[in-house]
Amino acid sequence: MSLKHAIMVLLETEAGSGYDLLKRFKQRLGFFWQASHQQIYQQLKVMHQGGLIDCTLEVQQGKPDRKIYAMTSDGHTELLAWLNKACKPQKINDSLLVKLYGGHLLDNAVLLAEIKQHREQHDKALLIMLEIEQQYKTLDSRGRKDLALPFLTLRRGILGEQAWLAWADEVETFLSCSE
Amino acid sequence: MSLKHAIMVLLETEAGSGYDLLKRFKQRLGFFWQASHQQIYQQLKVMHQGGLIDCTLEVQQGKPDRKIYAMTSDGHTELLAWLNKACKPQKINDSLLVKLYGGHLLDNAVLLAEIKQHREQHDKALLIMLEIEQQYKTLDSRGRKDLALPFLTLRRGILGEQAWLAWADEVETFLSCSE
DNA sequence: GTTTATTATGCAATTAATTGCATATGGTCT
DNA sequence: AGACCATATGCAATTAATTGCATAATAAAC
Repeated sequence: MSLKHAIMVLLETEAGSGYDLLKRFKQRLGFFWQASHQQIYQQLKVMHQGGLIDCTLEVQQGKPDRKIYAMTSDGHTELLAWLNKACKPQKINDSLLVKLYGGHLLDNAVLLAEIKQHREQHDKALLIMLEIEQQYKTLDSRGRKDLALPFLTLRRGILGEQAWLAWADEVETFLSCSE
Repeated sequence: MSLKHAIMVLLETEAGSGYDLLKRFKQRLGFFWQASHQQIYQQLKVMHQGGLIDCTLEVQQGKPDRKIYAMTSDGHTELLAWLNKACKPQKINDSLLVKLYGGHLLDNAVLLAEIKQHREQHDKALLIMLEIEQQYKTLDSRGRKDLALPFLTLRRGILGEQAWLAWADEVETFLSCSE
């Protein structure tokens, strides 16, 4: 399980609450790692019990209190161990492709509609990533260097989405023509 | 959960045992759906209890007996319902990218080694898929038509792997140069 | 002759993820 | 005034997936 390690990668740079981490996931790892708030809060609890992170309560007026989590040296050690260990190839479970594989049981129109719906999502994701890429390119060389690795993960997203869209073109062409 | 539906897509075409399904997963859905033997056997049991499939025992001499599962009409109904319902966007959890994101904690050499290791897997997968693509192209028009949808899922795999490899080139160039 | 691979199945325990519910405040929108 | 969104947390139940173990035959390789 690497949710634990994904959380630590984020906490390494800066301490934060569960809610903070939820937002950072969306902003920074969201294109390649998805976690719900329940998962994050549960995992933080487990990690705190395991001594990988510690927790200080930040009292706020008006708003609910925040629990700020920060890495411990045990956590740091564990993170480095994980980083140095080879990780398994990504597990893929793509139900859209299962559906397409079994698409002979279905009208082409239904398949087409579903592909188009997914295309919207992929279009949107690509657009967001291209914008972030543009922002990156306006940084000075210091800023670009600091964010070089996150930028490479962004590139993975961009190339991946472009490939998805190119594939969708093929599928749509086929499904439309064989009507 | 769609393991259930992936199994039904395979059973729709032809009845088979758990072991058969395991092999079909590898051959046909393996590039976009991965399932272990434990998962499959458990799921078949649950589906049988739920009346989606039925089971007949095939006694064999020498070898262990086989349980042959086949779709019921309830199963067929359930499968069609699933196929007609929009599916959620694919969930991605790619620990390699988490690692790269946190790669500032690590030597470039370690990252490079890991990328190269993954590249081998992707190279291998692409090669296999390109071979299958070649075989497809030698089919007559009847055969090509029958396998058009599986072929499109194969195309997804090919385009996806090519994009991965193009990205790996970028990463390797960066990690090597910034050494 | 011994190891290894393939065929063929499964249980049990644990770990992880999902779904649904619950609370409480402050601000913006209509 | 009422609806909805963002902040900020969490429990409980269920469902799904992983890990480890277990059996047992045949056939091929070395």
